[in-house]
Amino acid sequence: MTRTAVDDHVSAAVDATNATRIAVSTVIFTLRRLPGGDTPVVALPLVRRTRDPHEGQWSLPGGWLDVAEGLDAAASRTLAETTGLAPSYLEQLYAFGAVDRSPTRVVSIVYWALIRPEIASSGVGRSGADALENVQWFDAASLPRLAFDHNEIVEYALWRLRNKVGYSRIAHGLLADMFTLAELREVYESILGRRLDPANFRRQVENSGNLIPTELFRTGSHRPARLYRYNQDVELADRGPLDARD
Amino acid sequence: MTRTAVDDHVSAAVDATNATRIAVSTVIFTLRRLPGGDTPVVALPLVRRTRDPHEGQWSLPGGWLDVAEGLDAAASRTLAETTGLAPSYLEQLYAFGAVDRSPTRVVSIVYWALIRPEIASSGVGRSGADALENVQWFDAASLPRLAFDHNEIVEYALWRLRNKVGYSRIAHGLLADMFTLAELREVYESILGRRLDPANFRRQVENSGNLIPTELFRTGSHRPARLYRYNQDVELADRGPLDARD
DNA sequence: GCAAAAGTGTTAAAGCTACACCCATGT
DNA sequence: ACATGGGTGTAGCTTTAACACTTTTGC
Repeated sequence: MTRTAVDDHVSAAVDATNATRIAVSTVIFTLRRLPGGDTPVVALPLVRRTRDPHEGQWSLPGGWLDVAEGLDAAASRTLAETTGLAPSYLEQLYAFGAVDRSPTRVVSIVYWALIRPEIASSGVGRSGADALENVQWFDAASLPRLAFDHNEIVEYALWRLRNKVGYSRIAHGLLADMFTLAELREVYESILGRRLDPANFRRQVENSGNLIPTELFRTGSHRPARLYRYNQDVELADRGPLDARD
Repeated sequence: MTRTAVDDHVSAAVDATNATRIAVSTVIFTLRRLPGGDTPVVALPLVRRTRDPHEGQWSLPGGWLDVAEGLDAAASRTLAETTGLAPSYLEQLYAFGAVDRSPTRVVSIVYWALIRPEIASSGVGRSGADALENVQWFDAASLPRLAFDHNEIVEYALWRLRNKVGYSRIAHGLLADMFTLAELREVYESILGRRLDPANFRRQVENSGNLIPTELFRTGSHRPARLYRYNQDVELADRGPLDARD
């Protein structure tokens, strides 16, 4: 219940039936506005390991796969146990199974997830007295040396995030129900790491047919900006035949 | 050694350490020219199951993950044991782990692979007296009902193949070292299931910088066609930070 | 009024698509 | 010679990118 570290290892050997320990971990992304920052940066929560191997080092949140539990369910569960939150988007990333990635043999099924910024900051604090003092948010661009092969895993997850933002609508997973085009553009800019032309961005996203304009406006500074909503008919991310499975 | 079926199940329960049986299977694609066919079609080898569950049904080639074996190595090994061949391309597809996908709990790490056509046809025959009479090639467009969730897995692999042919150079995995532009175009046409304009195709692929023209020509019919070679500097498929790993 | 973000317009460059056309070879 | 695939040219359309410009608010 309070197990927060991934790739936790037990010295007990695997039995004679070739069964293997399976860990399920998740790379959780959100956007965070740094103190003096212009645009938000990609941030992710890490868990400090409380036992060997790699005791004291930061690692991806996760846990062991239960016998009667699907992979997606295991990802959701372990993610909730560490951050106390349900992600707005969750997708399998990759299965890592090199024999030397851990002292004992562990295959890690890694997921990646998105969490909406406002909720993310309140979420970790909210969960209070649990083992959550071992959870901390890091800027994805400047991570410390992580346990196991988790640095490489995060790099791959970032690559996937950046790719996917180009051809799917996952940006929605980092926004509230309604948002301005500037806020949507800011998400893209943070992930891609470069500025986008507001005029061209507006036209591209308007022509994509994913956005539904509302009659509401975001006020408070300068000219009010129209609020948009995502068209729910369209899938969040294109995973092909896998979209409604497992 | 002669184990050719994937998702083979033993009734022995998993031990108390939460370890799980891991199967590694591969969707192997090649192109095959049907008797009266204009363009080749995508074909894949399946293995007939020799025991329960799903005895007699066709299934993906694979086997159990060995304790001291990486995932990629397990895919290569089980693939070789069934088809007797080394693939020209091999990439992890997805990890399937729904609890009800098999009578006993099995997590399958599924790979997909490409094999060059000439070798593929000679290969299966070559391996002779092994258990290979239980291997048969099928047209990917008209598969029978397969064991477990293997129909869905093949669908997903096909989707990935069709996507990837658009933004990477995996078509090379289905061709010999040297090839004409018509042969390369035929690969694309087979995978995408539609004809491509020869003129436009030529310009696109020439401008991509992936092809190196040779001074050799394929003769034997009509005007000789120049042979091309792939530029080895460029990676076969773009898997990001994972390209040289695991 | 002025600054700044929202939103519209315009134009040049690049890419894609369709299709006409010439070239070189086997039969 | 002629059929056929190899290879080139080109015109029209769509998409992308850069940037000028107008609109509407807060201060």
